[in-house]
Amino acid sequence: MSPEARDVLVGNAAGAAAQRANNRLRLAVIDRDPGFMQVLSNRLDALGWDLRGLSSAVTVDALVSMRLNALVVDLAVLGPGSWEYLERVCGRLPGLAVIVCTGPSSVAQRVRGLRLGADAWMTKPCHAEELICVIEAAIRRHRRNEMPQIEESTSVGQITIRPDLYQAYADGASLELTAREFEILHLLSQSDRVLRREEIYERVWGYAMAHGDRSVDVFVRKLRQKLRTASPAWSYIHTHFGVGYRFAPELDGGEEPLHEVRDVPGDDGHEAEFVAALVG
Amino acid sequence: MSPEARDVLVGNAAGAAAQRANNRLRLAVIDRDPGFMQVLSNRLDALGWDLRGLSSAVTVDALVSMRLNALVVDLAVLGPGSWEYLERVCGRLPGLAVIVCTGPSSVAQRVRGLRLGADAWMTKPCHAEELICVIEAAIRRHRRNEMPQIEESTSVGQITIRPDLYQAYADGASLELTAREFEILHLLSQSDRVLRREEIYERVWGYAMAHGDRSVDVFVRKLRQKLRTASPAWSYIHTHFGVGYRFAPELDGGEEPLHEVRDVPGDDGHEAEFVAALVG
DNA sequence: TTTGCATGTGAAGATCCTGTAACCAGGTGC
DNA sequence: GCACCTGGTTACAGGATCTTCACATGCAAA
Repeated sequence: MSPEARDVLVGNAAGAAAQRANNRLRLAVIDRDPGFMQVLSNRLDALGWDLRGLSSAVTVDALVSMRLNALVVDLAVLGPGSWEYLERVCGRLPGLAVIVCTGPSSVAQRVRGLRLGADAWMTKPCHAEELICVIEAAIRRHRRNEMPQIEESTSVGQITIRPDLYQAYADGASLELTAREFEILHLLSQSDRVLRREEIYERVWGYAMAHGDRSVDVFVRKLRQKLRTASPAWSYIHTHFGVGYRFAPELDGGEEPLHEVRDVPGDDGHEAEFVAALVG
Repeated sequence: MSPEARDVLVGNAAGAAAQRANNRLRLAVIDRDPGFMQVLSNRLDALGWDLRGLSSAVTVDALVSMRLNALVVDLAVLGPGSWEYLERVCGRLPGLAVIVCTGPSSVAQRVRGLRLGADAWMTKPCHAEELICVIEAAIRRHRRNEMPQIEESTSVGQITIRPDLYQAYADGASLELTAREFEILHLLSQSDRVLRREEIYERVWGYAMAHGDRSVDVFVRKLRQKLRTASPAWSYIHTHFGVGYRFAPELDGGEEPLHEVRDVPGDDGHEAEFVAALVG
């Protein structure tokens, strides 16, 4: 691996790419112009954003519960009390990117809006692409300063995955995963579906997998080994022959929760033998 | 070293922290319009900002050494290569607020500028007050996040960190940390998670880390040395191979006390019993 | 069942990462 | 000028990790 590629891995791919994949950007727009919303919606769909259209102001608490990355608002829709609303929203949600996108305005109005906490002011009519860029720029800045990314620890089966520590634990004991092992486990654990090797490789390594590369298999083996040691009664990573791997904590021998029954029976049989050996 | 001498040193040497200390926003403007600069200068003087006027592009390194909070640039002054310059600046100084303030432009140009990393785009002629608001909006989060770092002294393990004195102590005795050393220790001590080298560098030095730069490692070594001397029974900075460093005071030899593993032992314990019953 | 792939496994060598120390440059005080 | 300090760079060694390869095993189609 080239030094550059390695750098990309550590610097961006592992964190950013994987997260972006699962964490779509969430945006709400308070506006009543159907044409404007339509254009915006089309464009954002293509980008994979999660757009929420609102035809009038909602409570700050409602905004909080939407867990937005950004809010676009037309002050005209808010009517009187719009300044107070803006101030309340910006004050209450310092991590939210707020963009005012409204009709013609005076310098004084724009200054007021920005001083109240808005991140940008766009004047309608405006090009959707430009608005999106402005939103992106605002989010970018927020993200940058809001270090604590959404790195919540999650528990699946018997193990706990802690992105903040780059490590997984079972019963309080570290699995002693290496950085790459952890990245793969983390990626797998964030998705229910089967992931193709190429997909795993590309997301973790940051570039395309060479034909015939077995690295993913080898890492899955190491992961399984450490998982089995730490949590012997469970199986976590399942092979889908000819496809790839799927993460799902399952209690061996026990009736696994009814997922898609396209499971490979081999694994179950094998593990059943393992348990049987224990019992006998 | 006397407190006075230390203050002087800090004023000279440090990056972000020093800016916080004297609480003065530093702004550079690359523009050739004397009237524009005059108006801006008057207004910013009143606000107590530190304005630096530049009549042409300067090297990125020069910008780095200015320790800026924000940069306003007229693309017309840069001429050909302005896009590349913009990209270079934004890439190298992710913490810098970059505002393009230039004459009439197309949507495509504005989109391009914002995509390259600019935080905002103002079209000349514009009102100085509005421009200042836009700059403030771009800087806002950065500052707001750094301000509340109230200079509270904290004690971890056997050492006490005193941001107000730019020094750490063990058992009343100073560790004799240099400014950089202290900043790194301070940063690390404020976070429980693993910090990547790039992250540490960016937050302490104020700009992006060059590939292959080992400065962080070297400073960590110096820190460890001083920490070991002052508090031999503890280890504070832990290496996460392939990732970065994590701060956590731990007593050597003894099991470290705090591992807030947010497991849900209830279910796990139950399942374990279930299996045990099977096996037994 | 046999055959052709796909996947699991183990180990060795290549590669990368980190700790360490020595070194240089710029600044400061004497 | 000179000595000293601090920040930053570089080279090297040892260890940790990753990749690769050969071979064993498992799966599915014929």
